Amino acid sequence: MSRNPLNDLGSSLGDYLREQRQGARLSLRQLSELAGISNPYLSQIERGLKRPSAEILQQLAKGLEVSAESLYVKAGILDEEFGPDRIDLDVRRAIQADAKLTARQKKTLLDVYESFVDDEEATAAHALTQPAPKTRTTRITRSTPKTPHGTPHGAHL
Amino acid sequence: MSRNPLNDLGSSLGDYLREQRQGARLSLRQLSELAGISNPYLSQIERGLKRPSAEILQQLAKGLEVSAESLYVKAGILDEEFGPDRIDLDVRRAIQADAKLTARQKKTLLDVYESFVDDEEATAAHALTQPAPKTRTTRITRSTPKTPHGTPHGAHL
DNA sequence: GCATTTTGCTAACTACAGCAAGCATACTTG
DNA sequence: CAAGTATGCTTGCTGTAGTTAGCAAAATGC
Repeated sequence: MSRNPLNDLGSSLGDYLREQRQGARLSLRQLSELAGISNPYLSQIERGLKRPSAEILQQLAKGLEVSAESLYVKAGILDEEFGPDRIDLDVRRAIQADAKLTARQKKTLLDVYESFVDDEEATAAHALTQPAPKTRTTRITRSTPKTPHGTPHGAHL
Repeated sequence: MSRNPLNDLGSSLGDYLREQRQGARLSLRQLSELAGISNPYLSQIERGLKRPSAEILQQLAKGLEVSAESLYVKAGILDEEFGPDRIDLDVRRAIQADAKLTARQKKTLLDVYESFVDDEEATAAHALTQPAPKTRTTRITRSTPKTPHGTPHGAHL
């Protein structure tokens, strides 16, 4: 029953989102609060009933602490055209070593790169790449370590 | 006068789009045809009256032969978080040399990277947005004037 | 047993993205 | 000049994203 066969509006994104959310031990309302959207809407997104806009995806990514790009790829908004086979470490190391990139930018680039080179394993793999999945007990100690977001652009959406 | 001061819906994207379109010597109808959207809608997007979804942005990017990511950044959908200063060639070369990536993927990654480290254009593009009505001689690398439709824009989900 | 909270979900509604149809200005041509 | 056609723009209209309100089942607790 959980799988509703009728409305198949790209459940890949919804599944991924729900996976990430539950992996982060967040309730619908908690994540919706973090993302600044309503909880019923998040529910509908996760079940593939509604299709979120890029803005919403970005906010969700922020709340889940994953890169927005990865969500875009899942949502079919960004092409991935998956690569031939295995991963190449050179690009990763180059990104890591780049002093011009912030930590978050590195994460983003690496995430996009991963979306390109591997992918189908992404669902499982990403769930495991979550930072410290264990310590996340009780309180949503969402310390928001990096970005309370100082983006100068007044998102205003 | 036609400038309606009321609707100031972030024209940075619209300006950029119009710039790119005119640089490519494409009419509204031509680009709308390429992007698979209606011409009035494209007009409204360019003037900042309507806010295109990521799907539309992707189609437009395809028609204009620019990366979707750059449009996302312009649309405020992707963060750019301006990087420190100079560009680093290591990452670029690593991406170029990566055999696991397709040409398009390389272009995408490089484009994201450029958005991060920025360089000269982004700042300029934001500020000036030339009103030069005529020969701006925007040298975009429009190599194929035929149908750049690479993928069936299903997007669907 | 019965309240209270937290979980996820449904229903009714509003706002706006995106469309088809049509209009007004040009610019060609004969 | 009138007949064609290319440009960009305006006007409704429809579908759906995203909302606020409220619901039923689990978990707590009294």
